Amino acid sequence: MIDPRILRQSAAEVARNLARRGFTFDADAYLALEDKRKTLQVETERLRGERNASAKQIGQAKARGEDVEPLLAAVEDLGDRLDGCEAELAELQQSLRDVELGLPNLLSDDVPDGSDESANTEVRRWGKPREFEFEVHDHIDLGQALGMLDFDAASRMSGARFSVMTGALARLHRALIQFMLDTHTAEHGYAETYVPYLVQSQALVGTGQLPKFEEDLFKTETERPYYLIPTAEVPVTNLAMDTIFEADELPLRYTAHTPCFRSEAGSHGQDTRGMIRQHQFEKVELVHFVKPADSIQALEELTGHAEVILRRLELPYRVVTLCAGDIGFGSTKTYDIEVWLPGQQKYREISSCSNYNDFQARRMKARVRDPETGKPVYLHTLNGSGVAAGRALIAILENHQQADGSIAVPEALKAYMGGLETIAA
RNA sequence: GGAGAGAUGGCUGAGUGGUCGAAAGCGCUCCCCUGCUAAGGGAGUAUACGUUAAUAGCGUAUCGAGGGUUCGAAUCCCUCUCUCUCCGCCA
Repeated sequence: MIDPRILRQSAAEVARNLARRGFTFDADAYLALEDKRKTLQVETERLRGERNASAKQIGQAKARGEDVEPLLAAVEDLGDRLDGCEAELAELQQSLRDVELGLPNLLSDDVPDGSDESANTEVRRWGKPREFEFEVHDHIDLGQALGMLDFDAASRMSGARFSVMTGALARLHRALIQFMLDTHTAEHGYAETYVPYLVQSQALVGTGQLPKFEEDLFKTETERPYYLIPTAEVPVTNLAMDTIFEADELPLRYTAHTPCFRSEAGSHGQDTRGMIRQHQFEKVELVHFVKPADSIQALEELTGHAEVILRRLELPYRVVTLCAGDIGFGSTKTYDIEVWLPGQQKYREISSCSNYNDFQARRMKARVRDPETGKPVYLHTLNGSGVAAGRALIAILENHQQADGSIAVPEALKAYMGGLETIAA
């Protein structure tokens, strides 16, 4: 959520900033609504003050044994007037909140202009795409030839966008997750967490998936609905919900491995083949809670932590800054890490690292006590994949494939594979 | 799933219709006293919103959540949520 104070005081600038995303913020309509709210709130609080004062008087008069009838008569219609004002105010405040929850975050100034991914700017590259002296295959052909990747079985029980892995491939998937968790906890200072995979709506409002993007989520049909988490960002970031941290408790870094569930509504026809875009996938997530002044630096560090994983896995990648039209709803600045996929001859997203500044914190009331003033201020949240396990698996298959269709296990993973050097049929 | 108990400020814990945003204790902060240690005295110590130049005042709200009764609710009524205990079931 954008600071309502900023909305009020600088509505035109906010509208200009959000327009870079292609988002239209009707500043005049908002300010008109806000103006009404101000008038009504002042009036409502005045009436309440009046009521409180008279109730006190009546109490005191009664204690003295005086006749309270005249006092009661004087406030006869006060209750009705107050009820009317309160109802109207509640409605207005809900309308304002609806608008506020629907606004994306303000963009950082260094986010490049542009309407789609073609305008993302490359920050750096690591590794060189390998020259193959044989015909390269994509992960689907490779996995199926190994007899370890089965989309048919998956579709029979669950439909499209699911996969079944068996044998060494399933183990490689597990090994990747262990390797990533170990690296982040042992070397990058993250605390490992285990969190719920089903959450209620308020958690998703906190991180920004709701109310706007409900169609992207799976939802249970239980009496009280649960949502399946689309990313560990949701439960992990909500660890800070309704919390006031002391300044010396920050920064906090959390990591979690969870499955992620996405309806992929609106992505029909995209990446329908293979494991790139699934309803269910595994990811190791990185989350930071930092003091407001530290989030810009924290984004660089977090991105670096994800990059370490790809380097150790010997996977060529590049880092891009998402442009204004491609960046996510709640982010003020995002780096995507794109891994080279020989099967597609393209760099494809494998991690997305974002600074949300106070956008999520304000929604979930996550604060830190400012040591100067002693007052709580909204902390800053960041998150990034470190990295998506399914896509890392794809990248390993395609980048480390050998002429005979076997897969060379990267050095970093051998210990997690029981010493296995090669995955072969 | 069955039966019962409970939810109050950072913590413990009082408070069953009015002067209660809330006693007391602990903790914490500041000051005073005290030649180390220890003890004592005093003041302060929630959050949000509104108003405002203001992190100054002032106002409003908040005693699990929501609704109701009332001139007035932490206190009475209803619904819900959560926690704990016992029983049953269970990965």
